[in-house]
Amino acid sequence: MGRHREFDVDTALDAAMRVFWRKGYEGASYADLTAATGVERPALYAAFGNKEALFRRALARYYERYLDYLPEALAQPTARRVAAHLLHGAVDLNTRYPDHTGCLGINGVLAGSDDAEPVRQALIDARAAGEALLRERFDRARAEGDLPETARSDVLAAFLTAVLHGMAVQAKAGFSRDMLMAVAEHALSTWPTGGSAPSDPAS
Amino acid sequence: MGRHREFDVDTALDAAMRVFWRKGYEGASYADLTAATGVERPALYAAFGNKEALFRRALARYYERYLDYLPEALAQPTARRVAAHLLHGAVDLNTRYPDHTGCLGINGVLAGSDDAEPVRQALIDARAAGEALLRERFDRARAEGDLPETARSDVLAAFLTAVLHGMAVQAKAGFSRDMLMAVAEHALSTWPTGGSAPSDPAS
DNA sequence: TCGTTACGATAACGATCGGTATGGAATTGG
DNA sequence: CCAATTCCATACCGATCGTTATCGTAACGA
Repeated sequence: MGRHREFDVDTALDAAMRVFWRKGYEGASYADLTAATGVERPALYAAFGNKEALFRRALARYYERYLDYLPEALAQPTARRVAAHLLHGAVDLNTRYPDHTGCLGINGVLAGSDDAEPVRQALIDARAAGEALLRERFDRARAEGDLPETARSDVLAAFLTAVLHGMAVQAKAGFSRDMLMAVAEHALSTWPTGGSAPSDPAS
Repeated sequence: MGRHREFDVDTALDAAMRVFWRKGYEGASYADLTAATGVERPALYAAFGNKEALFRRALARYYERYLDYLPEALAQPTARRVAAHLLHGAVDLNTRYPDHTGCLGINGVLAGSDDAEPVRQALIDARAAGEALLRERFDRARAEGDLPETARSDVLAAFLTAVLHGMAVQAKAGFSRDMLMAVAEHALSTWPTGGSAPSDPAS
């Protein structure tokens, strides 16, 4: 009894998910959502509840649809291959779609609405500037012999900032200082040695 | 001629910076800013311009005031000590103030307004759940001998997720796939070996 | 065919957003 | 002491936010 829904719920959810992926939670307005889904506002409310519920549904769908490499990775036979599968899967996902860079779970609150774009760009620029300083410093280090000739300073700088930003996210999630310090120590444990200067175990 | 300003601009800027640190750019409303600074809205506009200009000033102040370990690190004699100083400085900053966890530059757009808190918490929980899965997987790996007895599965899981999230941030900043892959490879280069199983160079 | 049901579309709700016009008070230079 | 100037405070601006009431109508079971 009663009329049936005209739009496909799954299709609409996919479209909504892509909006959240691109603009984040607060950055995605209902104007964006209705435009992307082709579904009017009250119909979205009827089908999904409020905005938060819609976002949670979209997040769940993201996990099962795009984070499928996570259970794949966990099924790998060795820990190293688990890590490798995870890292490569993340690289792939982060760069597969040119207009959905990064990961919904992070962009979800790292991205913002459209008119916050200049601010976001300023932050990105500041980041890039810091990373460039690091890269130049590592270039000098290689020239001075305390990095091996084969070391890639751009990779080292990118790796370091990746760990730094990952730690910042973790701190926001409530990680203890000890845990963060252990993460930092592990990151250091991979530091290349073998230049003309001896490896340096200090602090 | 004319009356002088009653409030101290630097003090107000510090207070505003702390608000942005906690709530992000869009999450910080003028209601928050006036409450924190004790300065009325028109006075903030007169002193700093609009919200974006105020944020940029706050960001600059954050760099010179709290990211002072960055030039310190760059002045270290070896690349490894540069990295160490940077990592430890970041750990310190991220955990020094209980109510300003993380880094302004990342929270700046990773945090949001107060009523987005449940969504943020859902994301944090999802992240923690994934990390717990990783930790359990590494526990099993140690039991099976493909991780050394001394390996700390919690640290490995935290390190991996830190790199993953750092890469996601970098992808949002426009990093190339090759660069991200190089970062991933470097992160893998530090993977502990020495369990009963041989090290596994695959994939 | 008829009554019921739930649809889709429009428009409006109160609240809050960033940003400003308006006065009255206060402090300055002359 | 006066006039000019700049302050602070209140109140309001239009726009947009998430959310919902209203309403005509299309699709169902009987």
